[in-house]
Amino acid sequence: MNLKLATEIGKCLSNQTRFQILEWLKEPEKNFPPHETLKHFNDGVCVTYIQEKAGLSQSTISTYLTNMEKCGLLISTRHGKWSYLKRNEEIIKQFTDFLM
Amino acid sequence: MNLKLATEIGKCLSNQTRFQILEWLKEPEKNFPPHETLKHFNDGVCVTYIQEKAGLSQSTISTYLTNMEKCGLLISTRHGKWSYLKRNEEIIKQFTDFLM
DNA sequence: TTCATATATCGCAATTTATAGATATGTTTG
DNA sequence: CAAACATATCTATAAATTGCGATATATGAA
Repeated sequence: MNLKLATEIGKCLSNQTRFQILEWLKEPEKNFPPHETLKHFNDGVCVTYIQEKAGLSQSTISTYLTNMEKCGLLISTRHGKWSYLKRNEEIIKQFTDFLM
Repeated sequence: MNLKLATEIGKCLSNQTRFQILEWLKEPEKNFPPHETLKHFNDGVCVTYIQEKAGLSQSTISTYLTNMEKCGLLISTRHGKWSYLKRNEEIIKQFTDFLM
């Protein structure tokens, strides 16, 4: 972790919706319905479910998630036409270690 | 800790200078000269020293520090005409616990 | 009380971010 | 292949943030 990356992560955490998404993804099974096709949450939650729960437009949420992935906060996995997002606990740990 | 406060803290961490200040204040004695009047760092570092090290204007740094204090990241103590700033480790801990 | 120093606040122009709609790309299904 | 669906990117506008100089306030010293 370095100052520049930590600040990029800080930018993601400076918006209530983005922070909220990260909180929701702590416990996907409590915050999202199980996916119709995939029955598990191994790779997290798909963009549409996150978008619907957040209540913002598709393009806005897609941009948020892309940015969160770019700075390492989220890990994205494609399964067919869906992109699944989950927390990257490793970089979150690095970030908090850097801060403390 | 709650989402709103955590996001306010995130805003402070979204700027490289503010994040840097927080890092510097981890070890005041390594990053700042001892204060002419006060000989210790018990209450942190005065505004002017932080301002000079950051290289931004007095008004900018004063605003930064005020915001960082408002969301609890810093603790401010007056000694005569100087304001000393130090990290609030307790709220930083609460923030990282909330994030993880 | 007046001066000098330290910090805080105000007002502003420039830059960045938020958010949406339109459109493009990618993927499965019929 | 065409249609349908999921996601990503582009463009544009409104809102927020950055950072400064000017000014105000607070405090100790003369």
